[in-house]
Amino acid sequence: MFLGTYQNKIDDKNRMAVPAKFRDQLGGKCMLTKGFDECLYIYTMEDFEVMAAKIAALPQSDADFREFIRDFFGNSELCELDGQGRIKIPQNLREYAHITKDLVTTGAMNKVEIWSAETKADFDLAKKMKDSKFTDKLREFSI
Amino acid sequence: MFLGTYQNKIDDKNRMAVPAKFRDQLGGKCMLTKGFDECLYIYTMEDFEVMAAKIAALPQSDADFREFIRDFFGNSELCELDGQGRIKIPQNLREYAHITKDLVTTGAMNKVEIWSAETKADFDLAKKMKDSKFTDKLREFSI
DNA sequence: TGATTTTACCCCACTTTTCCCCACTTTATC
DNA sequence: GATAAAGTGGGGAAAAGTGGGGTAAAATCA
Repeated sequence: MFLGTYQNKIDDKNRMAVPAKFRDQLGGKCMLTKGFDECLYIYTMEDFEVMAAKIAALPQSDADFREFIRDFFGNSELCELDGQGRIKIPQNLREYAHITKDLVTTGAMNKVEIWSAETKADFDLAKKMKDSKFTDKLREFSI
Repeated sequence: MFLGTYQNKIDDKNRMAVPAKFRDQLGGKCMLTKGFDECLYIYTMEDFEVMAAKIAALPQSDADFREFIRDFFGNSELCELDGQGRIKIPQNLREYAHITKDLVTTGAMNKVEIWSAETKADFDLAKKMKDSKFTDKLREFSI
């Protein structure tokens, strides 16, 4: 299980150090994909396989599914960690997540989320907590 | 599995460099076909055989199927990669996909899609308009 | 058929990018 | 404070991408 939040930087060669706590679970390589909310996800190979298998079974004759398949696989990358535990983040994914310099990496159960620090700040939970409607929503789930 | 998105150019001799990540899976040659959505597909020889068998098995009594079969095989080409890992894209397929200079090559599971950069940009823009529909779909498959 | 033009393709050369490796800095641990 | 682990930066070799020349094959036309 991936837990905790870390501050990172991406360097001029577009490399990001995967927090050491996450490395053992990934075993030297991982799948980097486009996530919701303009962040990126890191999945273990196993979890990615599960999703990929489901998606690959969709009919190509459906235009919406074609678009979806293209978007999903076109924005997924197999990343091998280098000697220093870093992965390279490709251009298309950097652009999607507005990644330039400062990052926030956060464990989210079965995946790791990678955020641009600025984007994360905008989405910050504290901001949403100010909205009383959100706590109302949580109350429905007894949280 | 074909993954990721790459920027390419087609040169004056109508050659396109196949992204290095895709070359091993293709093994020196590939099938280039007309795809849906005004892009081209690259299949491995094996996957093309599967696709071709399915299409050839469509009932010839149906005029729509006859036309589809004609269109599919008439716009398929066996391409051998040259010493630099490039393939030549024939005129009929260039025209279909509006290919002039800049390309986007994207992995889509069992095939590679080749897009004119302009066409892809238009397509992506159109997709943003109906994005909510798309993200709903993503939600069904994400874990 | 033979001459001329066009196209294909093999090969070489140059530029850009990638990635492996080493070294230094910072943070954590005892 | 000492030691180890994690994070960061960068050099340099190798690979990938790009352009183009030259020759052979194919197509076109007289």
